[in-house]
Amino acid sequence: MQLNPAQQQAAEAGDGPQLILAGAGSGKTRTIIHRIGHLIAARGIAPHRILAVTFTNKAASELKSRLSLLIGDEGGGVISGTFHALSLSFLRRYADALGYPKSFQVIDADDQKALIRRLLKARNISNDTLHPGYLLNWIEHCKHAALNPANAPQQAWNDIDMRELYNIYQQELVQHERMDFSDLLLNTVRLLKDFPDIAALLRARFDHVLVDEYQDTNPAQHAWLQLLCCEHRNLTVVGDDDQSIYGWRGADVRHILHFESVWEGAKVHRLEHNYRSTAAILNLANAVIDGNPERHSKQLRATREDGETPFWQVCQDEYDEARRIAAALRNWHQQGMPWREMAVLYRTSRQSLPIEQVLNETGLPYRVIGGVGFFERMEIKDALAYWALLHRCADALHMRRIANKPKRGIGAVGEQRLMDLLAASGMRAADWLDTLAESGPGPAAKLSGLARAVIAVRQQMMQQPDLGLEALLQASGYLESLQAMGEIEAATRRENIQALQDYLAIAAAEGITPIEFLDRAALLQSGEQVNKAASEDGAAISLMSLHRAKGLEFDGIVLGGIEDGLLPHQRSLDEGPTGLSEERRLLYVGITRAKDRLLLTSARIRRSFGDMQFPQPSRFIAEIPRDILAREENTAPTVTANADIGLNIGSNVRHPSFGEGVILGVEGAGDAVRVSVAFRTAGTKQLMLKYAALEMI
DNA sequence: TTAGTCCAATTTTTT
DNA sequence: ATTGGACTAA
Repeated sequence: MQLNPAQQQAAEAGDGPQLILAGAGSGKTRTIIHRIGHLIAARGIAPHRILAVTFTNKAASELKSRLSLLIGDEGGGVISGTFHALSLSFLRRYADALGYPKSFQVIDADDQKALIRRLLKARNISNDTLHPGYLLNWIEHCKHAALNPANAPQQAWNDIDMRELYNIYQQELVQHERMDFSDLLLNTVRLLKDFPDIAALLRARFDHVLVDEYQDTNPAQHAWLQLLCCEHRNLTVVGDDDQSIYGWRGADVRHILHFESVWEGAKVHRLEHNYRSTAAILNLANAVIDGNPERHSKQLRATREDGETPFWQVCQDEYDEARRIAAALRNWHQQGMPWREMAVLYRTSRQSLPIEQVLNETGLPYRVIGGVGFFERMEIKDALAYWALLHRCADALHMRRIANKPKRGIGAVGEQRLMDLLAASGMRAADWLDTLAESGPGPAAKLSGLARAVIAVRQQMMQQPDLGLEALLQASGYLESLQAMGEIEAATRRENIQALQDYLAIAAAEGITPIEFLDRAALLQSGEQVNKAASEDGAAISLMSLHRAKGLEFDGIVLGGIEDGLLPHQRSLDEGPTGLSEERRLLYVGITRAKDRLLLTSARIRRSFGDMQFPQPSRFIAEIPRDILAREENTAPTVTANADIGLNIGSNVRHPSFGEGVILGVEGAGDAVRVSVAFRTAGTKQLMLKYAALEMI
């Protein structure tokens, strides 16, 4: 397929800043790839002098492979990655200028939270006085806005100076030789800003910079680009303000809205033809996004035939919803749609549970994308800490993690003492451990067994390098300690560790250094798991969050949980109109993933934290004209005996003594009509309709 | 210090 | 419902 005139114009545009406003399904990725191809083939620019910034690591590798298809192996030479991955590679080279050792490591969300918690505890600040999550949120908020402790806004909470805590958090990170995700960006910005010679080197490294998903950049990333491209000004950004869904991560749509004023002389290209979805699906998408004020003026035009009208189905509860979703997917499959071309998208990851259960029962192949990632698993983090120790790249946090795993008689007190001793020694954690083989001060003596095991295994590794981790986990007693969790649990965890060993062996064969492997583990987005029913060729239905679905497309899409409180999410509703707009964009992103068929579902009852909720259909549904979205609201016949009230299954009712609830079922006729009602607080009751003074609400 | 018991918080989305 | 953290006894 050739590029259309607008795509071609964008792909072959000359030097200088370029803004490509690309609606959903308008061939944005194709256009970027063709532009890079054009730069290499027609303009003679060396691939390694082109930098392509993508939103995920997966998108980066896909970009390279698609480019290779277009222009041959040369395409693989283009430098591409996420802002974070690219920053990390720059910092690996220059971090010493900022006072970090070059072997610094990245801290993940879990360890970050643990650090904050310890920090608050050490200052006797209780969870109730200042919630760790609140502090972390605030710090991240500052970092997204590129504010360091010195220029962060003055903020007090219960008389606690948050800036002070931010400062301490930052100091502790530096002390632990760790950077958090935001630090990767901010420290790169510091390199570019405060170190002219390093900045000059970085700036001279690339002739062209291209950025995908530009609508989701935050101020730190914005500064990063400005400082990197200010000399050659060959910056091409691609995005769609209607698909900005990362405001909570500091993304600011204004970066794309105001691109032309920041980059003087920028050329604007608009891709407004949608090649992906049927006109019926696009109509729905346009109707939804129309509800948002303040949009870049842009029209998305359909190029495909009408197709099947999208359908909205109201279900009983989340299990009924899951069954109906499974039925729809099976139906699509029977009509010839491959499993791999279907996806179920949801707002929150917990929504996947009932769907997974039902898909398992019905034997449909699926895979969950996201969720608890491979490298976030406890046993994987433990094993990696042991492995880091083995390869002498372990730091204090690694040592702390495994000091008492398995139990070596080191408790909270001993652990802290250990950290103090390590700090006082002035040595790196792995080297310090070597000195403990015979004896050590205080609780450090309890690590002598571990130290000897490490030394012994390192000897062994001279012969069989791949077996090191296994041997150490065995010798240290870690594997045995897993047994305490029960047979099945322990077996899964051992399997995961085996998978890690396989990864490590592959990485070693590729010549990847231990630090590079740890970097990869830190930045790689959560791995995906395929369930057993998935066919050998990996054909499976994809389950993922709406956020993860950005940039993807499928023949058939199911959007689950289209309810107030879920989409729009309650937390966003609390934020006000900005939050609501972002939720609407999220729905828009979900709808525009679909090529041919689209099903939306809501449940009337949803269980969470053990109790029941009775959500209303999403307010976005009401904004949609009836002819654009087919719907089936009344899944049960109206109760004739009470026609004037019009009670349906799923109706919300109020009872004078039981309070609010929802109707689960209706039986009988005339005066003998019985209804079963699930009350919010009083549980499920069977009531004679004639006597129960039920009131619709 | 651990082990055992109980209670609370958790869940919006991700690099 | 599950899970990590706090509290208590030994």
